[in-house]
Amino acid sequence: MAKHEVIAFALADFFPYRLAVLAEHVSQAVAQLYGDRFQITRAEWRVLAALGANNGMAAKDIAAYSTLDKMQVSRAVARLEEAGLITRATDDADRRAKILTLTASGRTLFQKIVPLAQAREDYLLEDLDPQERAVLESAMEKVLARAQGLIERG
Amino acid sequence: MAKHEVIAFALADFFPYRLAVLAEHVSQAVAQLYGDRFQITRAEWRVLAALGANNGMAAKDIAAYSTLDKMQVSRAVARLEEAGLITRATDDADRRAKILTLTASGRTLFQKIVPLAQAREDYLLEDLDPQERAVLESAMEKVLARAQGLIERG
DNA sequence: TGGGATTCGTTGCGATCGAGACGATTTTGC
DNA sequence: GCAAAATCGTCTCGATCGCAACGAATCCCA
Repeated sequence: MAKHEVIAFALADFFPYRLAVLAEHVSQAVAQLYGDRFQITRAEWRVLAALGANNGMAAKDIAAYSTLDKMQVSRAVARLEEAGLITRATDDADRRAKILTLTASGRTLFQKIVPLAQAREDYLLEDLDPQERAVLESAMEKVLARAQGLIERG
Repeated sequence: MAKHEVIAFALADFFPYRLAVLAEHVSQAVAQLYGDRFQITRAEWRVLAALGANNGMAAKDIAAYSTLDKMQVSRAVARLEEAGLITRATDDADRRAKILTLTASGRTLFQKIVPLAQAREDYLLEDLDPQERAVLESAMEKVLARAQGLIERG
């Protein structure tokens, strides 16, 4: 029986939807820091973070480090250079590549943002005890691995 | 001492970054279903899901239900109507509003997508045991509440 | 009841974005 | 060595997006 079951589907209970909404809100909450106060975009923030951790990377390494594609990196880099926060120099070892380096003011900006970002991260996670954080972290890794598998296999 | 501490900041350990990457990949994995096979965007899928759960909603209620803003709904609705999947009718009780209804083929499409989406959701979560799922769910709610608070308060 | 404020949904415009083509360079394979 | 293929980063072009303004309808309240 029940040949024509009513399909029950609640968007509010659908994990991918909930995850997208959560990520969007968290992203917006963090973007207030660097967006409202320093007029930089999310991609630019990621490039700053990449160079802050490892100054002198090539654009393609920044893309890998930051999960941005080469186009996003290229455009973010153009804006950051325009703003005087980074400099671009041709790599002598591979003259297709451009080595990117934080300027003094780029480094200063990065060092201003980092503690704010970390404070916001701490605040967001404040309701979770260590065990919950550990489960959340491992769950995110597991789901990510599955999602990547799906994307690769089509 | 340590007046000039070296700032250590790893993007890969930054929760908002990891969440954004995860959500992006999960979203892409699910969008393969309705995107590649039925040429539907994420906003359009959400509108379908809203009407699938509650046919005959006004556009503004769809926005609330689906966490889309009115413009995204308006544009998604225009495309879905163009594709013959929904119809638009002025609400007699409030002639500013438009009542949106799935057509037969809209409902058919929705009923085709739902099991595929649920299967993909199940697959994504397959590595998590019930306890992990419960912690993940509650953690997502707690973090979302904090993020919304930050956004409201600026 | 009437006039200003608000809400609903759409649209115009400028900014932004992604896919693909491109020049320049390097790597690969024979 | 050298031609073909691959890689790096940029650019172009059409599509998409968000902001703000808008017309129409309704609500508010004096």
